[in-house]
Amino acid sequence: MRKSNNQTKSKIVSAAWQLFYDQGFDNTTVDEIIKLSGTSKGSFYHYFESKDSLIGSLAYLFDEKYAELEQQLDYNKNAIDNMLYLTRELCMMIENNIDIELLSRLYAQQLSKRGQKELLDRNRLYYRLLKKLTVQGQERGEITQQKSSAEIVRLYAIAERALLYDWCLHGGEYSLAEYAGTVMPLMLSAIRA
Amino acid sequence: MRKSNNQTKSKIVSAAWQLFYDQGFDNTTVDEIIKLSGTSKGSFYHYFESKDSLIGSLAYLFDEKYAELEQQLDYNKNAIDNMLYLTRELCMMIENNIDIELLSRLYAQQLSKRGQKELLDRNRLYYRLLKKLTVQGQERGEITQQKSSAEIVRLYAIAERALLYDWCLHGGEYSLAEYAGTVMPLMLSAIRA
DNA sequence: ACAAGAAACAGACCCAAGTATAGAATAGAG
DNA sequence: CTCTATTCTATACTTGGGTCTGTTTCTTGT
Repeated sequence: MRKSNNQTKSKIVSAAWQLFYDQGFDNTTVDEIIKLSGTSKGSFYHYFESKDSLIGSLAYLFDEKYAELEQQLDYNKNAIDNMLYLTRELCMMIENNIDIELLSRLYAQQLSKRGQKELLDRNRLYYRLLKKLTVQGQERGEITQQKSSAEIVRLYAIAERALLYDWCLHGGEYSLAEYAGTVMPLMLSAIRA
Repeated sequence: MRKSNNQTKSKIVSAAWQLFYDQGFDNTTVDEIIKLSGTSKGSFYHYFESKDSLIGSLAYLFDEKYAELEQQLDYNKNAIDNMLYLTRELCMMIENNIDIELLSRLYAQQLSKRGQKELLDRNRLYYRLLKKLTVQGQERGEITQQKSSAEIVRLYAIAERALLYDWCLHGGEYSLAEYAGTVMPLMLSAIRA
């Protein structure tokens, strides 16, 4: 009774996210997901190793935002300013569109041993953009050449993760974008040329 | 059949940590904990709101280390150097004595909505020490006075949490103390006077 | 075309976290 | 001292994530 070629996985994903947004992650059972998607436990655990692992794709949703932002980037501007711009825009998007429970789940789930660490996936557009801007900034003397571009990218990513982790830890009780706007420049004083 | 006055809670705690260290957090069931401690589910969930919430006390274990380190602090030295010393020593302790699975659990668990956030508990000796050193550093002109001491403490804590979170995220595949030694000074360039 | 193996699927089952509820100990008021 | 409220303890039960096992569909080599 195979439905069609192979949209099972995407049916599960869309059903899951629909339910997550409707009733929250915790209040959604995998039984509900498979019921809504018209699939089965067997299929679910064939494609995903756990309910938690569904949440990893949030990181790639961020990448969609970066793809959009990349268009608006003016490479004639200072590299660090561009980086700050990206971060600020992402924070605004998160604040406006992402349920903090889901973001918290992402940051919690990524700490578990097994499974992919999407946050560390160097193929993400996020990392590619950071790398590009860093290299460019170093060439132009806007960013220190004391450290390799890889190290700088890593530092930047750590700083940004720190901001998001802390925002979740505080339950989103302050403005992420605003705080990022004041703190990131400080953190970056370390990499300025 | 009440055993004795009221050591039930501490019996649970010690049984739990014994099992966590012996067989890991995931491999320990609360049934095992109550069996080893000679208590019951009712007692367990009377004192703790979940198995996860047991892990919060790890933060206070760190405080014990700080109590020890406080003795060795030389307040004539530069405040920032003292802060870095504390961080470095804590990192070494963590690396040598704390199972990374438990640390990861702590950082994951703190993101869940309900329950205390031990990492944010301002009464921890950790925060009191940081505050003290910060104020002192500002008075002596070693730390910027552009920002309030509270903001500086917060920044420092964020930076340190970032380091620990990332170390867990990477599964402890590099030396925490070493990395902290190179990165924290960078992060702190922002608060130097 | 067909056999053999792999991938995809279904649903029964298991297990451990957490809940409900009732009963035992204790403290405090009178 | 005793009645009552609260805190503490015990255990049966529920729930939902995850596993197991068996079946169907697809792929591939000959």
